[in-house]
Amino acid sequence: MKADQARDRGSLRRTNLGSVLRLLRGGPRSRAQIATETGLPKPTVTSLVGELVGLGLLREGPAQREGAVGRPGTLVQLDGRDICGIGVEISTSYVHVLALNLGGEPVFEHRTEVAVADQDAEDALDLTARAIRACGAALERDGVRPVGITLAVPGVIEAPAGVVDYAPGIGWRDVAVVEGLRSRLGPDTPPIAVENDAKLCALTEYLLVEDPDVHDMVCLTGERGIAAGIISAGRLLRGATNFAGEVGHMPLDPERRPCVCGRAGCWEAMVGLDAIMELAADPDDEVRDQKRPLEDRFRTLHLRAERGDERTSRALARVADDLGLGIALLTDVLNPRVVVLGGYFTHIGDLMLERVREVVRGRVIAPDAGGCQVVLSTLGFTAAARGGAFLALDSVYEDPADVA
Amino acid sequence: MKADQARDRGSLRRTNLGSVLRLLRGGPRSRAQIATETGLPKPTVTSLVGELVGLGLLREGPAQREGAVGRPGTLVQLDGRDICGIGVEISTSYVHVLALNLGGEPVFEHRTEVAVADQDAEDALDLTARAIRACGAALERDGVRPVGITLAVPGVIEAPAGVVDYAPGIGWRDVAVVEGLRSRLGPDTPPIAVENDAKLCALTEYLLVEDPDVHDMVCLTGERGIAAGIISAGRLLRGATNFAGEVGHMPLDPERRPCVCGRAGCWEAMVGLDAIMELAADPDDEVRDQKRPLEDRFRTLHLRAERGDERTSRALARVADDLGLGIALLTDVLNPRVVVLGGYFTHIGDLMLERVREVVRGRVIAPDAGGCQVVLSTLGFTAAARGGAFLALDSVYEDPADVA
DNA sequence: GGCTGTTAGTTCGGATTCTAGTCAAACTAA
DNA sequence: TTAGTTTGACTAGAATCCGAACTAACAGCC
Repeated sequence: MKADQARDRGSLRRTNLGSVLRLLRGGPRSRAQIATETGLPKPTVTSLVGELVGLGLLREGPAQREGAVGRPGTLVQLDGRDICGIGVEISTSYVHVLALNLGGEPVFEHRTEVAVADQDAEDALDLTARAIRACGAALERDGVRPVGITLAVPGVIEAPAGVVDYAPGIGWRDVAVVEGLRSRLGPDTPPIAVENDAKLCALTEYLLVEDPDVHDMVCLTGERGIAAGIISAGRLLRGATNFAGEVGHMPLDPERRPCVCGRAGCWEAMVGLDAIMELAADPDDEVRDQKRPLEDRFRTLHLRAERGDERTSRALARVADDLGLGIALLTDVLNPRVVVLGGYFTHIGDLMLERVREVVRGRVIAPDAGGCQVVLSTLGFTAAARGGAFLALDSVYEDPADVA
Repeated sequence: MKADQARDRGSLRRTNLGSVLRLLRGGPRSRAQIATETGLPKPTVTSLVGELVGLGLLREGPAQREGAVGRPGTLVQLDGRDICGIGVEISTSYVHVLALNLGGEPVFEHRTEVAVADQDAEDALDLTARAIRACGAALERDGVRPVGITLAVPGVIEAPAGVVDYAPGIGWRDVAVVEGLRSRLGPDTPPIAVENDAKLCALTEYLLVEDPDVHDMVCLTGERGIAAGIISAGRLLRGATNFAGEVGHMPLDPERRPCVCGRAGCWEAMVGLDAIMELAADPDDEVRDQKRPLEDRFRTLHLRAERGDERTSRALARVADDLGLGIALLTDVLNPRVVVLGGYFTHIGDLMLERVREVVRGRVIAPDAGGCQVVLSTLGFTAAARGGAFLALDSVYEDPADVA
């Protein structure tokens, strides 16, 4: 049978420190507001806030002045200017380094355009290490201390081991990323982790969604491969061995064309980047020129569809149908509140969204699709790196007292 | 952004009381063992155990005697003989009432054979209420106090509202079960809840699995409909509106025959009870005689397959393929450690298991199916009622001090 | 200006709970 | 019998939360 860990006394304080800190991610508020929102008594809040201010994680802001009667409260807000998390996204065409301070504001950002797939994994790690070192130097100059680094990689990750099992988009197989970076960056480097890019996008989407009642989400990142980051009951769903969300090869239709994995009917063979391109244009068409930037190619496609080009419209409709089918399936299984479309869908999804929603409504067994809403991501290409930075900062939110 | 609830002081004690209690579900142990396993100091354990003994939830057992040096410990074990949870499964052909005491031992069990679908929902509730009253009377005679009642219903449940939205197997639609039972049973009845039978089966399977490292499971209950109970990271996955696990109508193959829901390609139209029966036998065959008990019909089928009957073997192979396909899909999404086949699969699954495993191994994208094992349930038809009783007992494990 | 009412935040003491140290008890092995 | 080991209880102490009372800082009104 199952048992869970007992809690010692210190963990109570840690939990409450973290609660206050996490609450303030949603914006500044007064001690009294914190007390009502957390349910903690005011003296406790005073004590917690005092400790967090002492740790340099919070600072007092201006007095709250809203014309209300009574003494105005002094706002307390996240400080953490001298603490940050680093997220590094290794994508097919770029390496993106992003450092966020505790308040979620970027304190460093740099994007290196590079065709990662064209080089050796070792070379890519060299490049990544250089980018991280540059970031570290800039942060040190500004007096900001990184508390962790998380890499976002589009592929199957063994997160506990720090190994990328298989990332076809960048041509990696069995790459010990964490070990490789640690040896390059030296022993003084903060903790390094790797995670699937879709999972990190999901984390970002979840943390930034406004509606406080959303705790179940599915975030799809569509490039050549399709992957999902799943948030369930406010937690990132990882599964037994961190493979959860590998939805690209879900068998949806045995009659369809074969997938790169050798099997038939995989979802990503129906809605992945290659599928939509092949449906929409002939091989020699400019939109299928892999040397052109992806955004430009989709801009062309978008234009064609708006002008009423029939082949483009048919292609979009077909992909929308298949996308809706897979989303309906995921909704049957997971019953999310929101499904977010990221990846290439952000470029062209506006033309498919209505149809996708229609399919989902019609296909999910729960009435009204279980209240599920399909939306487009608004985060752009920074989502994965941002999620990495958030994850790196997580240790601070888990145990604020530990930063010292 | 997201915030979670802060913890007050009392919750620490409650948590630790619950920890000790849950730990002891795994069998008796001495205070010193509890201390090492929970990480709590020995005096704390003494205090916690003392309180739990005072509450009548634990009792001291015999001295531990294992030939080791040193003073032998006195074993402490779950008592809770005078406390129980009641689980009631409302199935197509019976109403099963099961009361389990804290240690998980049955203290009352009664099964009423009845074709629930043939009567009005109100009549079924009358019958259920009578069964519960009989159970309550027997418990009162034995001096056992029920702390909660959970109904297991095969259908789509709005658990928070206590309403069964749709349960085709028993012909229910929009039945306010909790309200209906509470009004019939009177105000002195312990808290009543409803939950999907597959979810409750999953709970039972999870609590009874021996391997302490299994925290991600999918449990399939297959009758005419197919549903899944999903355990992820040790928690029952419910989704945003409690519809998670409604896998019966996942679209798997648009070419297949239509489902009762009107759509094509639903999983349960491929592997549900009707599907296997139609594949295996002609309409006038004895195995398709709905008046015969299900077990007998499957015994016949089993016999035929063993004797090498080709049609039966082909049917089993076909269903095994489709079952494997859906399980592979769920494994891609959820990456469970174990998939448990319940429902009718317990009768005939032994003949399909090897083939199912083969399909899953071949179809899941994660290497070695992400370590996922497909097994048959060994719990028989009591799983759902047992899960209900466990869920009813959960309040005790959550807050042991509250039983008084 | 001064009074009143209202809300914010702090101080203080008490209650609860965990925790470190100590010790008697109960047993095995030599 | 003696030495050694482990268990479980007792006590004192520390950390934390929490309720009540208190001060502080305003707005509105006379």
